[in-house]
Amino acid sequence: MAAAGGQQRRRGGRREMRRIEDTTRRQVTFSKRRKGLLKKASELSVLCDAEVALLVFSPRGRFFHFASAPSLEGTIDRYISHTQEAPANKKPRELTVKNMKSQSETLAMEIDTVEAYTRAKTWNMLVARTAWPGDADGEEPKQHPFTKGKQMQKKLMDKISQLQQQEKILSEENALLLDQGKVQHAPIGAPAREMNQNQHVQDIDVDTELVIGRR
Amino acid sequence: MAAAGGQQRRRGGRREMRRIEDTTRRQVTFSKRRKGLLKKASELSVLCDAEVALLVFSPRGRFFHFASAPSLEGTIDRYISHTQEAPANKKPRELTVKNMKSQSETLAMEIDTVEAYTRAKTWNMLVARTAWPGDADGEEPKQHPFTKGKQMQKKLMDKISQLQQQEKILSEENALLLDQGKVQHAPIGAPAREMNQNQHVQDIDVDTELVIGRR
DNA sequence: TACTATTTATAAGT
DNA sequence: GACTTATAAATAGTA
Repeated sequence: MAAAGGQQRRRGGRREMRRIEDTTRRQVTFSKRRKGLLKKASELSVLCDAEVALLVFSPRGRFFHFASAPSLEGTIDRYISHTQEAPANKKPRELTVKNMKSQSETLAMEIDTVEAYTRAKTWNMLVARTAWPGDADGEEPKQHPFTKGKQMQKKLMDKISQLQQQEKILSEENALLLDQGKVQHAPIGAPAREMNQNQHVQDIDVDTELVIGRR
Repeated sequence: MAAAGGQQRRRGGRREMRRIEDTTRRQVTFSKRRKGLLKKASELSVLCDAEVALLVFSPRGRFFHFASAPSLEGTIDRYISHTQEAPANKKPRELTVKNMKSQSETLAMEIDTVEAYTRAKTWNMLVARTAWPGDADGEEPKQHPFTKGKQMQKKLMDKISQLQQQEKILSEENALLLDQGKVQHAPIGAPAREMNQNQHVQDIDVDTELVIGRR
């Protein structure tokens, strides 16, 4: 707790568990910590006779790894095998499937929202250029100039719905199969990263367009 | 301190990089170091925005893991995809139900993004065309902070086609399950993270377009 | 599990 | 990157 004076160079460890914004510093840190992590992983495997596999993808997509076993895939395969022989007791799976359903529903709702919102807003904007949207957005035009948009969104929605549908079915089938299986999970918690995707971009041009699909 | 004569107990870290023979000590060390390693892995992923997956099997076969991505499978799949890029003849590995779920989460988030995007664009268009009461100058109309451009569109597209692929693979795995019989779901709940951007899909079914604004 | 002496890891600076 | 330095962490042996 020293170094309260203005801005003291905090060397050594003082770390905030938060994404390092400065690119250069982040890269340097990544390099150092990656090295350290790989070393630690190696030490654990040697000292404790454990099988360790570590996979790391840099933000740019570069891949690094460590594996105490002869091959990384070996450990991965062991993991896969391991997960396929869990003792049947609880029903976290049930929760998962339920969760999935809920997700699909939520997604469907969101898609609906997008579709409705876009249609309304877009039409509003075009019809009442000087009026503030959201006010008297009354009528639904029988035929507005953005048919393409509507079609696209419908297609998109349908496609996603379809995928979600199949996903649900498949998942439930798997779940059924799992009823005879065992379940278990590791005692660690996910890092729970905060959503930091609100990067404010300033370059916008009025004449915008949103195109989904290829032509 | 007075220190113990010639041979001082090396508390702290003096480690010999070889297997600890004493069972008790080895287990204690394993527990401590495993914890530390998982923490380090988490820190690396957070601080440096990296995707990290760690698999550990104790000598007795107990499994522990960490994954910065929504699911361990997700990162494993990414690794598999990564390794398959160069040698283009390995058969597509099996993706899991768990990963499927994470994909859904991501997709849901993307949809949400579309909604925000659309709103932002609409807002911008309107503001640009409309005199704002308190905007005497009106030279610099406010812009919605969220505007991403076309990248998002591509992401969405990629996501959909990716979902299609996974769906296919899921089907296969499902069939596989019918023979083997068991799988396991891992604890989830980590907020969706930035999506993997190493997918490279080719053809998509959604060939429509959505145009907002003028073209 | 908690404590504590040491060793490591590592953020900045060079 | 590699080396240096100061400081925070990790952790081996104990209690």
